[in-house]
Amino acid sequence: MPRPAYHGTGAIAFSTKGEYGVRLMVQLGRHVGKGPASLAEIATEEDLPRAYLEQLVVSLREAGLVTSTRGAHGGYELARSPETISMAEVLRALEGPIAPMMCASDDPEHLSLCDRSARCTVNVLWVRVRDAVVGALDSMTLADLVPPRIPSPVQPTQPTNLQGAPTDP
Amino acid sequence: MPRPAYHGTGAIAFSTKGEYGVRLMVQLGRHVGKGPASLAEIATEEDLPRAYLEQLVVSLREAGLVTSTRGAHGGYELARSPETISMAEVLRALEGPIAPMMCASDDPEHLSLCDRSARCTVNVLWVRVRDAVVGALDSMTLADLVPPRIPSPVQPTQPTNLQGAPTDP
DNA sequence: TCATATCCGACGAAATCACTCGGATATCGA
DNA sequence: TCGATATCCGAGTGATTTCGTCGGATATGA
Repeated sequence: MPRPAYHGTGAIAFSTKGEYGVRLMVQLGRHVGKGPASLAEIATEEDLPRAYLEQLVVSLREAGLVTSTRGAHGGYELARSPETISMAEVLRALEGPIAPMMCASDDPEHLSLCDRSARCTVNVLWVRVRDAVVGALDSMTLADLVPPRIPSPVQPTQPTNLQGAPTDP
Repeated sequence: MPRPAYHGTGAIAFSTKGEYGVRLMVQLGRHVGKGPASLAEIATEEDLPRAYLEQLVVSLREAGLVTSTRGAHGGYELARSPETISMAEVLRALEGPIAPMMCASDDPEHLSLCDRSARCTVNVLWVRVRDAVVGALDSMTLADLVPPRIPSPVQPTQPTNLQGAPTDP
C-alpha cells in the first residue's frame, strides 16, 4: 500500500521534508551516545523511504546540525546536544526561511517587497504570523521532542524493551 | 510580463488564494457603506486577475463572510462589520483548516492521527505551531488591515473624491 | 576484499497551483 | 424590452513542485 501521498491539508502546511526531517532528528536524538546511526536503521524505525531521507539529511548536514561518518558502521550523529538545537533551526534547514509571504521572510536574503508596499496594509498580518511561528519554534528544542531517557531510579532489570515504553496506550 | 508566478518561498507559505483573498477582503473593507463593489473594480485596484478572484470569492461567500448582489451595479459586500471579522476566519475560508500537519488540524473533521500516534513525540511541536498561528490570526480583525478612514478633522468640503485619496502616487 | 555506508546527480510520475475560458443567469437603467 | 453589467458555475490547461526512485562513485571497518 502506498504512502498517503500528499498531506498538504490546509493552510500553513509543512511538506514531508519538514515532517520526515524532524522525525529523523528525533531519532538521532534518541541515539545520542551510541555512535552514528545509519539511515537504514532510521528508515526502518520510522517507516520512511531510506533513499528520500538521504536527500533530506543533506540539508541538515549543510546547516551544521548533523555530522556524518562514512563507511561501514557509519551514519549520522547530532552535531550538538539536543538542548541546544532549536526547532526553528531544524525547520529552516529543511524547508527554507520561515515566510508566510515573500514580503515577510525571516531571511533578509529572500525578502522581497512588492511594488505596492507603500499602499500595502496587509504586510503587518504576515509579519505577525511569522513572528508567532518563529516564537513557537524558537521556544522548543530537540530535547523537548526526544522521549526522556529513563533516569533509572529503579535498577533496570530488563534493559530490553527500552525505548518502546508504552506508558499510556 | 506575467506575474512572478509561484511565491512559495519557504516554510509556512500561504498560497495566492490566501494572499489575494485577504487583499480582496481589505478592498471590501474600504468600500463599506458605498454599496457593493464589483470584482472588476477590485481587480483593477489591486492589479489581480479578475477571473481568478471570481473563484476565490466563492469560498468567502460560502463561509458567510461576504454577500453578493447579482446584475448590473452588483458586486460584493462584507456580511458583517470589519471589526467582527477575524483574520483566522478569512484564512480558514480561503485556505482550509489551519494545520501544519494532518495530526494537528484545527478542524476535527480533517484531523487524522497517524498510526504511530502512540510512539509519536513530535505532535506537540505541530500543535504549538498551530496554536501560535491561530492566536496571531485571531488577534487581528479585518478592521486592523483597512486603512483608517480619515476622521475628517477638517470639514469635508468635497464629499467627492473620498477614498481615492492618491496621497502618494 | 567484501559488505556497509555516505555521497551525488539525474530522472519521473503525480499532484497542485494559478490561472483562463465559455457560457448561463440575474438585475438595473434607458 | 433591450442591452450592458454583474455574479454564478464548471471545465480545462500549462507550468511548477512535490515526493520520491535509481544508479553509481567513494570511503571505511571487519
